[in-house]
Order: sequence, then structure tokens, then C-alpha cells
Amino acid sequence: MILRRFLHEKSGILREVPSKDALPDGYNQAMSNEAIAQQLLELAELTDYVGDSPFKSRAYRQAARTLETLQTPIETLAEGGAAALEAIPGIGEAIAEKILAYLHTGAIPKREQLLQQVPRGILEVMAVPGIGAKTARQLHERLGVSDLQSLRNALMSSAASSILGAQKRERLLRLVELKHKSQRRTPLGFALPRGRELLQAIQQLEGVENALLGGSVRRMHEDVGDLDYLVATAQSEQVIEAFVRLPHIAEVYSQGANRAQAFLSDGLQVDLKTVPPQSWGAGMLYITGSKAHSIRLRQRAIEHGLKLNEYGVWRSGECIASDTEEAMYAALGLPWIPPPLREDAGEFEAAEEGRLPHLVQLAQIRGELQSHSTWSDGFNTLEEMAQTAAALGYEYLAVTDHAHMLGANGDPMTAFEQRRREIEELNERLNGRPYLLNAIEVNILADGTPLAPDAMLRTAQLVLAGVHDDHGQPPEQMTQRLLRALEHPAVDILAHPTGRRYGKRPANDADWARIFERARALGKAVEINGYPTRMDPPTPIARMLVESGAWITLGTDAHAVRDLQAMELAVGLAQRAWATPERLLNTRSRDALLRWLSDRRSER
DNA sequence: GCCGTTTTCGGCCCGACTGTTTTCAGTCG
Repeated sequence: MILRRFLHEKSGILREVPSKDALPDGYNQAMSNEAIAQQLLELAELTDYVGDSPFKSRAYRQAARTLETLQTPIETLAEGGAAALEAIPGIGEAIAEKILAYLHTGAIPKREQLLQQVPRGILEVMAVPGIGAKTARQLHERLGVSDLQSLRNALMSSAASSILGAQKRERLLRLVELKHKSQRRTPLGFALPRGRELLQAIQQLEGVENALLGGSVRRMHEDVGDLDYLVATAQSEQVIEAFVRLPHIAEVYSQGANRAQAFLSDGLQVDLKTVPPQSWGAGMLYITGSKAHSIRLRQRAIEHGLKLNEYGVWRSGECIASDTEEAMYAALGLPWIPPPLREDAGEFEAAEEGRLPHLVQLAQIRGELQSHSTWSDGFNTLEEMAQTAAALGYEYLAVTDHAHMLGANGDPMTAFEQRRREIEELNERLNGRPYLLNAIEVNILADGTPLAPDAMLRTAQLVLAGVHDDHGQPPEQMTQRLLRALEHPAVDILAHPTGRRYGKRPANDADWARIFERARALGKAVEINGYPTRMDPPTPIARMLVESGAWITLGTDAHAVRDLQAMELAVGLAQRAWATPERLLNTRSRDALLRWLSDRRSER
């Protein structure tokens, strides 16, 4: 939504990053990239507020975006000094210096200095949709507005009428109230079904020839700020009018001939953009973004003597491409780039050099490698889980009930044996469609020991190990803990590596490059977890994982039959990490998977 | 503040919507 996107893209106030208190001497690598990005975003906001050059704030924002998508830890690069940082596109002498200052002192001096000059809560005032730097400054200088509360007071009194018209005051008041409902970005797993439901309603509006859910959802971004729709129509105004009247829409922010912005009742923002049918491909490109990707494309157009907008590619006023995305990219001398890669994070260079990855697709997934049943904390029986996996066309389903929950009231090994017999019986009765693997998930204790009886570890067909408590250890300790778990001969897969949970806790800090390299050397796998509130590891770390060359598994962590649908999310995260099918165990047949397991077992 | 096989200075993506102290600037995607 405007509010959340604004906070995310401009000030970064609401990003899930560790608080400053949680960043002592050793920061998490990828997370400190994000922390510095947030500082730069705030610096950009402050720069706008004091009225410094808008090109400066743009440069700060650009650098912040680059840092967010950078998979190499900034500390590692900083070891090469300022010169190494300046080799990153969009980072020059001044920003390199700021990054180094942050790494050494935990603060950017320029940001600290500006914070002294501006009202305390001005960033949250500027986060209200429709209030930018100039308005915020006027509100402060003439009415003493310094935070959200004083903004609300000013809007409700007549004092604000000297600055803002009645319509604008009323609108801002509604948006300030909406802010309470829209504190965070929505995890993709929640946004996707809602977005699709609304898409169906839009597709049924009269005059709609084609409709698409674009934006960060189409790019499979782990969390989304708003839902972006594109509609192809010859009757734009009628479609817009019908759209804002849909029962889903709670509040209309703006409405014009070609675009509408509105809010759902829970504060989620919805944008709808129309294009003439012949501009469908150009519109798709526009609505999908990312912003950084679009800007690179437009710069590229200029370099080729062309112009790119949401209606097509133009040469001296004549449209040379517009109807498909493929044609748009081709007109710019590029192959079609898959949406999950569109972040200006190396996809242009890869496209030019002909090394765009052939991303893994959902249809290539032949089985599920993390699921739970009523034998531990799942809601459905083994048979129900198996039936659903069969309906999804899976060849296999690894039932990874939590080892420490088996036989909670008695002997765990007895329960494990009982479960094994039920699995065998089901495999016979279901004719191996799907084939159930007698697997377990074990907790990794604080010292790296997998928590399960030895006999269980030895006889389970597949062992997942994951951190479930004692989160937030110092990075080196967490690194040792995960390395030790990986080195245990029984462990096959490191599950949900960083432990992050949306709204609950940030990703754990560790030396991921070292951990993934060890996994690779040991021939073990690391999981990309698609459970909607996990989506673990986050994209930059997932991309490190792919680059490490280690084996990868996709798991939904399903605790109920409906959770098995989350494989789409795991695949999306893998795609954003540039994953191809080759190193993904789930793309292997049942026999190939069993061979991988037995090869590993014989090496013990 | 960044960047450059046309440039170390002078550019910096493109378009839509809102409201009016402002017929453009401010704001946003």
C-alpha cells in the first residue's frame, strides 16, 4: 500500500531488521546490508525534508536498493576498503565513506547530524500518503507538527486550513487512521490468495479484456506492500468506476481515467492501472516492476535512442513494440527476463551475456520434503497428508514429524516404530502413490547436538535438523552450532536455516557462506522453506545458498493438508534466488532421491 | 551523490492524479 510501500521504499521504518540494540559487535552479514540500507533510506528522507538536492536522496535510495539485493555481506566487501565498495554500481566515494563509518561506529554521521535538525517524528509524518517533504516542512514550520499525534491534532483543528484545503485535510485524517491497520508488509503467502480472489472479481468487470496481478506478487517477493493490477480495456473509465465500487474496496485514495488507488478494509493497498489492449505487454512490464528494473530498462531505451513507457517502446514517436513482454524486451535487445529476477540485481548483465538461469518451475517438483502429521504437531493424519500429496501429483512425501514429540507420553522409539509400521502399511495400500518416507525433523540444541535417540537418527530414512529455540545467539556461536549439526553423520538436511518468522523474530545471524560451503563439501542439503510465515532463508541468503553449489531441498513445513499448497511459495523463493532444477532434490524422481539418500548413508 | 567509447560537468525514467497560497507543483508508483 502507499503507506507501507512508502515506509518500505523511502524510509524503511517498518522493515524487519534487528533493532540497533540487537546489533552488537558482530552483525549478521546479509542483515547488516539491510540495516545499512535502512539508514540510507532514512538519510534520503531527511535530505528531502531539509531541501537538499533531490538527486542526492535519489542516490541514497538507489544505493539502499542495491544493498538490499546484494548477496555478498557488506563486511566482506568492506575488507577491500573504500575502493571495493565503490566498485558496486551506485556507490561512490561519499556513500562508501558512509558505509565504512556505519560499520566502524554503528552510525552514519550525516544522518545523525540531520536528525538533530529535524523534529523527532517527522519521518512518520512523511510516511502518511500524500504528505511529502515540502508539506511536512510547512506543517512543522507553521503549525508545529512534529509527529503523528500532533499531525492528527492539527488536521482536526481549523489551524491547518491555512495550509491545506478541506478535502485534503479530510483525506489525510482518514489515511492517518488507516496507518494503524497497515503496520507491516504482508507475507506473500497471505497476499497471494487474496490477490487472486480480487483478480477474479476484476476479470469479471464489464469491458475488461485481460487482467493481471503484477507487482511484487508476480515477482514472488517474500512480502508485499500492495496488490498491483493491470487491465487491458478499451473502456478505461467505466472499468475504473466499476473497480472502485467492488465490495472489496473500503477506501478510494485516487481515481482517474487510467488509474485508481484504493485500500481494502484491513489497510492493504490496491492499485489498478489500465492500458489499451495493444499495450498489454508494455503494461505488464510496467505493472510488474521492480522500480529499479524499470529504471534500468528506460535508461537502456534512451541509450538506444528509444523511449520506454507503459504503452510501448517508441522510436521518434512511432511505437515499435507493445503487445507482449517478449516483444518489449526484444526491442531493447534483451531476452525475456522472468519476473522473480527483475530486481536490477545482475539480471541485465546475465541477459546480455546469455547466462540467464532456467529457473526451477512448480511443475518440475516431484515431491514434498518437509511435512508433519498427527504423530507430532500436525492437524491431519498420515493418510490425509498422503492423499493430498497424491492429488498434487507427487511421487513422494517425506513425513518429518518432530522427533521430540513422538510418543510424548511414553517411549519415543516405540512411537517411532508404530509410525514406521503405519507408513509401511500406507505405502502398500496406496501403491507408493505417493511413496511416504519415514523421516524426522530434529531440534538442534544450543551446542549443535541433534535432539533425538541415536536409534531413531540411525534408522530414519531422512533426517532434517533445524533450530527451534535458543535463537539470537551471537553469530559465531550460531555458526558453530549449525556446522556441528551438519557434521552429525545422521543429518541430511539443514531445515529453515535462519529461523526467521514474520512478526516474531528476525533471521538468526551466522556466517552463511561458511555453512553452505560445508554443506556442499559434506554432500548435504539446505532447505528453502516455503511456510508462509517463514520463507526461510530470506532472498539474499537464499541466493548465497544457490551460488554455494550445495544441494537444496524445498519444503512447505506443512502442518495440515492445505499447507502443502505452499510449495508454490518455496518455488518462488528459489526462483528469486536464481535456482535451477539441477541442485534441487525435489526435482528428482523417487528412485533418484532414494539413491541420493543411500549414497550418503553408505558414506557414514 | 553518481556517472561517462559522445561527457570529470551536466545530466539524472516516465507518466498519472490531486488540488488550487500553486493552472503547475507536489506526490506517488
